[in-house]
Amino acid sequence: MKRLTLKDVARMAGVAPSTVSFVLNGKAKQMRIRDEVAQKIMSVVNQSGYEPHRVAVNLRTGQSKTLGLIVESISGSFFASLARTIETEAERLGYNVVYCSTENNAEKGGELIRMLGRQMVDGYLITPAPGMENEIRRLLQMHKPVVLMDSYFPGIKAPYVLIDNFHGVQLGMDHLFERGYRKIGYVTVDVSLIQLAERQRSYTQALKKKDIPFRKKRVLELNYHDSREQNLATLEAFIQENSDMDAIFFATNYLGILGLEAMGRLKISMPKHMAAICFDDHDIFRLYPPGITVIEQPIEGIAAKAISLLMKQLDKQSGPLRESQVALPGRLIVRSST
Amino acid sequence: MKRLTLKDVARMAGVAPSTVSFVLNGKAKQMRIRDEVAQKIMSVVNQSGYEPHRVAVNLRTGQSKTLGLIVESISGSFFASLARTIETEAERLGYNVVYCSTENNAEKGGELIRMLGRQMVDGYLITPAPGMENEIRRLLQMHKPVVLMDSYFPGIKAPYVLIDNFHGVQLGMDHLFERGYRKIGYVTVDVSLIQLAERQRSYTQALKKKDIPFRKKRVLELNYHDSREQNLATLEAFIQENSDMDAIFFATNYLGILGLEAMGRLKISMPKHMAAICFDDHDIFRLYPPGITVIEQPIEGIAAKAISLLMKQLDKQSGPLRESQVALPGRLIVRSST
DNA sequence: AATACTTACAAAATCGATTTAGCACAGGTG
DNA sequence: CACCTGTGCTAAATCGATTTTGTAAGTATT
Repeated sequence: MKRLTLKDVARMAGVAPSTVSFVLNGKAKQMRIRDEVAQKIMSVVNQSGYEPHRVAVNLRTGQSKTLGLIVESISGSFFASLARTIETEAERLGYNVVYCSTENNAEKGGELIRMLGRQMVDGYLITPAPGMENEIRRLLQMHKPVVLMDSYFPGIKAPYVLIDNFHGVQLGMDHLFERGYRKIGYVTVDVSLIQLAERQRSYTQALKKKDIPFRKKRVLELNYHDSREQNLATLEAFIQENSDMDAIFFATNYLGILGLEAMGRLKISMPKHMAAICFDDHDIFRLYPPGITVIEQPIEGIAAKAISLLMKQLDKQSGPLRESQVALPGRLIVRSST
Repeated sequence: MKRLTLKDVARMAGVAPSTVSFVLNGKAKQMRIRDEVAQKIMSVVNQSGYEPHRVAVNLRTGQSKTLGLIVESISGSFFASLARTIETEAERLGYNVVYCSTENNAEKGGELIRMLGRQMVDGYLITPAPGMENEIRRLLQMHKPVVLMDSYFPGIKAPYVLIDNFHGVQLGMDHLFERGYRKIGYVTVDVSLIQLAERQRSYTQALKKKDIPFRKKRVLELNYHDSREQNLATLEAFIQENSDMDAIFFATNYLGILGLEAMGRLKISMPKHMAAICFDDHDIFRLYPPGITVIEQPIEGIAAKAISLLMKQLDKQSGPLRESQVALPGRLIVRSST
């Protein structure tokens, strides 16, 4: 009950192993194999149920047919949707996916990339976190196919796919304006991610567009390294000090969830006392009464586009492609918090 | 800038490739390599930063050093915690993990297992779903190392690790009794999973223990194949028909979340009008006011134990081990819904 | 002194594929 | 008839490791 090998198939078909290989890899024409022989081989293959040994193929060709997906946290909802789409897309194209999470740990990020390198993945899909710059640069230098998602590093010329952060915040702000909110606060976090900067820029811009003066007091930048409890306290204080605010814009879903908890504790009911809107959807925002209005990321679109960019790099190493930067529009989901 | 191979190292150290291999694989003593030579080789290896080509090793030894983790849904919170622990544990032992989700699709489950087989994973960690019986039997017949998690099939002798479902429900019921609840409803779903049967048995048993008559009307079995909306409606009807109930026990966190929504719609406030308790924790239960009391699964424990059982099978194929069945105790987390 | 047995490595086979080079035969050309 | 050109396949090299077998030199045994 051993595994069937190419050799076995060749023997059964009465030809040489190389011939079988040619036929199976679609090089029958090129190698001038007679149709008769090719058909004979195919029938033997089908009847015996032979399948090539992936490891052997990998060793010989140097192609593992595996992609590495590196995300911040494997338990995040962003990852969940991303992984699903990427996996099905990859499978369709004959690739497997290996997931890795950095767990918000820059060191581990580098280690992971190296680990995947040892594993010989053919390409990388990465949601970059601060501290991974050098590793990503190294990959590019080695001409490894890479696509960044969700974020990018301004100094590094790698292809990336993300939501149009500026546009997304504009959508949200316009919605708030439309509903009559004017005293809009903004809660963000002090991580140096380009998308956070972009979102904040968009917030300021939106105010300016409406001739509403920007007030520093209305913006809270939480400290990433502080504990959850600490941040919750800071957030509560911020809300109390800005008791005249009529709406808060949360820059990430983590912040939004924190916001729900803070407002819950302060017995502030949405949208009566204060409206809330959050960038990036989450299960909780759908379920938590009264339902939180959000800007939803086009995660499936991001995943699909990222895969397609990666495949373009894998097909032919000729294409430099270093300049493919894509921003997809987000979607406003109006719930009852605004 | 090509990859360093064993041959290169051998040349640099002035020995044969086989000698290097022996030293690197700890067979220096056995093969009577002089300490001098071994040290020389080690120093060359360290200085050159040589690392064996995993694919080549895999081909030669037949060990991929990869485990397959098959779960129902990659986006579930159960999976999230599971994956984290399993991945770190596996890494510590020099193994990689490939994740796959069946997405509640029996067909896909079988396909996945076959796919992993082609990939040549060394062992399988599976959260079994109905319909996967045959595939799992096949794996056992092929003497592939397998460990089931979270559930199992009564007819199949495979090692498994799960929460002690009976004990878990008892914990919850005892807690409800202690708080004075007596008219306790039970909501479950009609999937033929052993753990659901076990939980329901425990519910009935708990009532009997307290001499509370079992009332069929108090138990709702939702239809798995019905739509979410449909189930929500059924659940609402159930709650209204049992308006004298003082508490509801939800058998899974999916049901619990549905329950939150139903009670929200009916404007039933917890725990004033009705208490709620749920088997299996979820982020939402922590955040949703007033916080839902749950029985938490010892997910990390399950993962760790599962890995260790799998490793035992991988170490020596001699141990049959088919009878290792482990049930770990759950933990009651009291929040304000009871 | 011939034989056997260790020691300490080297050589070669092997895993299962892909790919390059080669080879026998048929037909066409000068 | 020698020479070239296609055909249609096979033989052998290759990927990078592991593992079995081989072997030269030194020591012990009879």
